[in-house]
Amino acid sequence: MKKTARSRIIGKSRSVRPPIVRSRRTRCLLTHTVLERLMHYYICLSKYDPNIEWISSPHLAVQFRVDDTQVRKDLAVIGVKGRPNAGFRRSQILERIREFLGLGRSLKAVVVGVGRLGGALVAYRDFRELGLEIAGLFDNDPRKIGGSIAGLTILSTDGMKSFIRQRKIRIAILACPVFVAQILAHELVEAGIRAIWNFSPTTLQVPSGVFVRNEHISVGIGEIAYHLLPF
Amino acid sequence: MKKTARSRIIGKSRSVRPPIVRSRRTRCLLTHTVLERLMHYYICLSKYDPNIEWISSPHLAVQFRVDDTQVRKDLAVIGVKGRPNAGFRRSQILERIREFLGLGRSLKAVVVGVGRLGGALVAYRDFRELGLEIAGLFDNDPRKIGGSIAGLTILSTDGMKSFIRQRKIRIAILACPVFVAQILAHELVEAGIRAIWNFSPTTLQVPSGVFVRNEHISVGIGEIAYHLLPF
DNA sequence: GAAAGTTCGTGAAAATATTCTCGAATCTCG
DNA sequence: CGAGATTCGAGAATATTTTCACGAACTTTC
Repeated sequence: MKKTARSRIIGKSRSVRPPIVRSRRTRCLLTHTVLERLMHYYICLSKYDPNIEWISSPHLAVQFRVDDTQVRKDLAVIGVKGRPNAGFRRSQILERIREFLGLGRSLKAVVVGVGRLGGALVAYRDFRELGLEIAGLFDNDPRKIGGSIAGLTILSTDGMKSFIRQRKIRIAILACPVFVAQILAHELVEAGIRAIWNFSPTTLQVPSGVFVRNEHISVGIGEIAYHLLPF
Repeated sequence: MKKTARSRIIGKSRSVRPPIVRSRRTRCLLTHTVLERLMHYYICLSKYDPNIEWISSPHLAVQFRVDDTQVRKDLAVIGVKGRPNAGFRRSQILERIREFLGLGRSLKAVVVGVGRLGGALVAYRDFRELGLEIAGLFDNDPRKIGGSIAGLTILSTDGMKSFIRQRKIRIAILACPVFVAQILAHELVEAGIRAIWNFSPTTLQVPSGVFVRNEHISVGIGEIAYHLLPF
């Protein structure tokens, strides 16, 4: 495809394939792959026995099924220094990842679509540890509105925009049926949402500047089926 | 790290970083990245308006936020031929992906750990369309055992191994708390499970030959937080 | 305190993945 | 039919990611 007018207009400008963004703190760039691995480390290391403090890259390599050089490179990127013959400090790894990714400061989010999946996400414990704070629940099913999950009341999507604007919420977790996803995404963006965590199995079209992370769970089935082909 | 005895023993042998596996049908290799994109295409294209049959790579590129060459390459890998000035046949894309990934034949699975997340997965509609058939639900909480979700009764984990062996089930969806994940994974492998879809936030150590896909949902928070750093 | 054994840190090399370029095929419309 | 617009297909060129290789740092043990 030549760079025709049409192709230049839509998308492409931001968050294309390897979504690279400059960190505020340093000049360093974290690529998508590094980001994913760092989170993987974080999630698992934060659940380690608190007595274990020094961890070597070969140990992490086995644990996470990556190369040990990879681990060292990843940690080097976020400025974690190791000690020869000892490894890295677990607490420092966690701290630096938190800092670098901005997990510390509380991230307010709304959940849009409170079906089974949405409900599970609202109640998911690990989110709070990571700084994600769910501030509002929305659904357009009259039978659900007024109900509550994890201490939060489910509200009508009618008041969603003003709710988000008033509280300056930047993150939306979208767990609604496919056929309303795009419409809701549009509303969310209008209300000032800057990141959509999309659990509905569609692609959303959003203006550049809005970050979308697709969490298409079914993707896993593909990989599993493929790896099971010989059986 | 030199290739010492220790590092050679654990892992490394199969499904390291880019989990490449040879397809039975052709000599072609699908890498992790291609696999993910193909599933992404599949999930979204299967929900398209049935009247739309011809789709061009520039169109798909905008939709999925990838390069149009990428789309063509992906489709070439699975042997989908396009037509100049028209694009590709939607039905053919879907068919070839299904064939190539082995989505057609019904894939039996058990769900282990029926909390909120496990329950949501059991009820998740799209799974069946993709060929994933949930054959059994297991939990070790006596209050849950005997209950039912989506027409399936929750059974005790005591009988899990024989259940899996008898029905020759190959896939397990693990949605249990972290502290029992490794133990259960071990049992599952003993029972003959060949692929574990791990939703618990730990890394599992399994013998080589068993495929693990980690679905650490919280990873998404990291990416979102990072992209929201400037705000 | 020297020797043996780990492990970090890093630059170079290899492997993968993505994008560019452009000729050829196909359709539309006057 | 011929001009113009669109799109495929494929090889070359880039860019990114992963792995290798090895010197230096640190511990432990004799």
